[in-house]
Amino acid sequence: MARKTGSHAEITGPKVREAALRLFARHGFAAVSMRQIAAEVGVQAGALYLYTPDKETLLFELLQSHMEDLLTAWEAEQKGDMPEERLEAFVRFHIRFNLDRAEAVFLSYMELRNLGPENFRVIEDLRKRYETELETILRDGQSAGAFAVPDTKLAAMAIIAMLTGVNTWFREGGRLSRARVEEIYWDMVRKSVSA
Amino acid sequence: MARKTGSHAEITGPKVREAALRLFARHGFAAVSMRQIAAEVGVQAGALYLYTPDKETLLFELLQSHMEDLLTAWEAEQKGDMPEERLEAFVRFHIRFNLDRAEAVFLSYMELRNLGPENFRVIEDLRKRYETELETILRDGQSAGAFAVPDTKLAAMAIIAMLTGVNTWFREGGRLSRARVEEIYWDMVRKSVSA
DNA sequence: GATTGAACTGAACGCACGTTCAGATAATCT
DNA sequence: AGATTATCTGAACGTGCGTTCAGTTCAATC
Repeated sequence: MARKTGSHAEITGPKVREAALRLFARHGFAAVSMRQIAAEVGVQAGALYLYTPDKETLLFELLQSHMEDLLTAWEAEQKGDMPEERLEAFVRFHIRFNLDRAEAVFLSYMELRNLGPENFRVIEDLRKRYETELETILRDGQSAGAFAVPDTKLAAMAIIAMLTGVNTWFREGGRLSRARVEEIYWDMVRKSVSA
Repeated sequence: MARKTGSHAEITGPKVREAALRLFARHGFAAVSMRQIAAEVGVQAGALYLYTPDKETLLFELLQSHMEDLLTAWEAEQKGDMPEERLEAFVRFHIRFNLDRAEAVFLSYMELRNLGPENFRVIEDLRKRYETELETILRDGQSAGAFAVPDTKLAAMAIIAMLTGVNTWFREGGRLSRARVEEIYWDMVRKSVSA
């Protein structure tokens, strides 16, 4: 070996992904060069290819691990039994998780088109799984008479779009705290599906 | 002159903008080359510079004219007097207009970061003017006791995000008609701001 | 202290980029 | 018919791209 066994590689690998995530989110996938990423990491461009086979795969892995983190975190969430509790948990979770990972969220909404067809489908499937989580809550609530939504699929899309929109305007230390934002959105969502 | 006075120019100019809009929306600003746009128009790359000083300005003018069309169309809309009527008009208008111009909408949400600071500010101001239109409706409705929104600014952002989200999933000829989609979204929005 | 091999450099590959511009083309005007 | 000029071509400019790879470095191992 060389350079402290499993040391530089275990440091540089994550640094590459962090730099790529930040730069892709800021400037867009196509506008960021491998050389820029390398410079951010403090390494020459060629060295990046020890950590990714190519640029598209680097993007794909960022998106994939983001979506998997999202699903894993949601599964681990305390959810309650009643439809209204479950919906509230989803709303608060989505806002909280997305604000914590604004760059990855931005990426996975904007840069899907830079993936090849197979990679695209993988991310799309993960996204659909997440959307189905919300739709299931809405359908169960509808059956139980707790909600009155004309179309659960559409309502799921509408709610997710509304919640994800927080990322476009929320600024830490601004007029509203995260907790307050969660409250207000939950209020609007609750009413929007109410009977 | 040459080539039928004011003929080719009046044809090629719009064709350039149409091709640029379609390609930018499909592949992203940075990923589309001037040569691709030229090929779509049926002309050499150099000829594009008769119609735009540079690539960024081409993007800027697409975004600017889209936002101005949006504001103009909204001003021309029948709006009613009561807060609830005005809100309904906004919801239906936004969905209808955005579905009709999906590519331009996509562009103006995704490619703002490719503008220089001055151009960016121009588009941001136009967008803010549109958001303020909705916020005014909500504030008036709140004052009149017709709505109960904890924060009109936030509610405006939430509603616009929700409505714009239609563009990500709606497909012509799909399960739901435009009219039905308008109905359902109006139902959700109405309830979400209800007292 | 010699050997090993993971980690990285630095230069190179062919290619495409945005933009410029001298010159060709052809519809209109005199 | 000849002059004019809006429109467009085709080649070129320097630059930067993604990717490859032979060679260098040096901590860990024996």
